[in-house]
Amino acid sequence: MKIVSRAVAAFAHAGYHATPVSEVAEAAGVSPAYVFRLFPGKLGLFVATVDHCYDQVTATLVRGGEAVGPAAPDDVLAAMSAAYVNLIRDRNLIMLQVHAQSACDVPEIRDAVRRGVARVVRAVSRVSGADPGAVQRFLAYGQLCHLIVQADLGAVDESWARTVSAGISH
Amino acid sequence: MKIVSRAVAAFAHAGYHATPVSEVAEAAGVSPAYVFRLFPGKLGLFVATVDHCYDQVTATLVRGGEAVGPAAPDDVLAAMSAAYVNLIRDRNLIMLQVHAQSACDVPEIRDAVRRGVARVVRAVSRVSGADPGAVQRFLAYGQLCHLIVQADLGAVDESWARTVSAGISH
DNA sequence: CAAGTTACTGACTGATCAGTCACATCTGGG
DNA sequence: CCCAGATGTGACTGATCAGTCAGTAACTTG
Repeated sequence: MKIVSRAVAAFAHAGYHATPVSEVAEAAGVSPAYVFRLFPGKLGLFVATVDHCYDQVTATLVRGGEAVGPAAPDDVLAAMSAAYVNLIRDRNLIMLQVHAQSACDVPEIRDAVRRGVARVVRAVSRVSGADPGAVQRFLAYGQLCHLIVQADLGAVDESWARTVSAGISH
Repeated sequence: MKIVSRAVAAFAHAGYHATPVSEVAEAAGVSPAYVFRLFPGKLGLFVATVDHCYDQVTATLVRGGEAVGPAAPDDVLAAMSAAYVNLIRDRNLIMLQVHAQSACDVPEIRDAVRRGVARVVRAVSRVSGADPGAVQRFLAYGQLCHLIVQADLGAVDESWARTVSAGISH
């Protein structure tokens, strides 16, 4: 659905609560009324968008991991990390995850986030063959990427910011 | 300020955009009009709340780290981690950080987040004496805590969820 | 007690936004 | 050509919310 893929970028800016449906509609080149005709409501649209986002994230990770061919788990994880860090350039997929996580007080959104994280964890485990501890570490540094992108720490030239983003940003 | 400390809990539920000032006012036991009299606007109130939140977080970490007395950096970091994980029980301080991070498209909020993270990073480095890489790892696992709290993964009894929260939640 | 100052509020306004609905305008099949 | 379904929209409504303002109550100080 074209609307959903445009919605990723639209919601990525300000998140669920702060993005009017009219903005998503404009980004998709249709009227707000039509969006409500295709989706049961703003919430349904957002959930579909989040699902789509995690699809793309999972696909990106799998592609990155499989690119190194059969290799030691740590090497595959490293390749997947590099693929994820590359998403920082785009920003949209990372920002949407962040906003979805922050809107988890809405049960439907929380469930979408759980589904998405579950898919990511399973894909990373399966493709890398790494043990749970290594997968957890992978996820932790992934979440650190989110902070770096949100606060745009790559643009901060101070010692503390370099500590946070060492080896990740720029 | 009493209003600010009550605002932490109020904003922690649904975040900046989804929490009306009237809700904060009610939590503080005053009228919405009075909140606008004391603060330049909703944004000013939120920024003050975020600053207060990072004050508390930093203080919690420092207290946790100093409790072990002079010790090896890794041991101090472990104590600080334990102190941070304890915040999960409260939820409010962690959720507010998350919501502040997600509202970073508002420049004033982004600046408040940067100030807060800077204070945390400096405090952790100073009290633990750990090298930047270890501090970065500390922060990464801290961010992982955020995901666990947001999506309430402690309540999910599935393999992927245990991978994410191993050694942190439950 | 008078006068000033601080603490606080009810009642409003203007803007924004989710969601609806009646109404177009295409499209292909018989 | 006619009709049925799909694709789409403009114009509305009702609710919510940030922010204002005029005014009241409660202290403080001389």
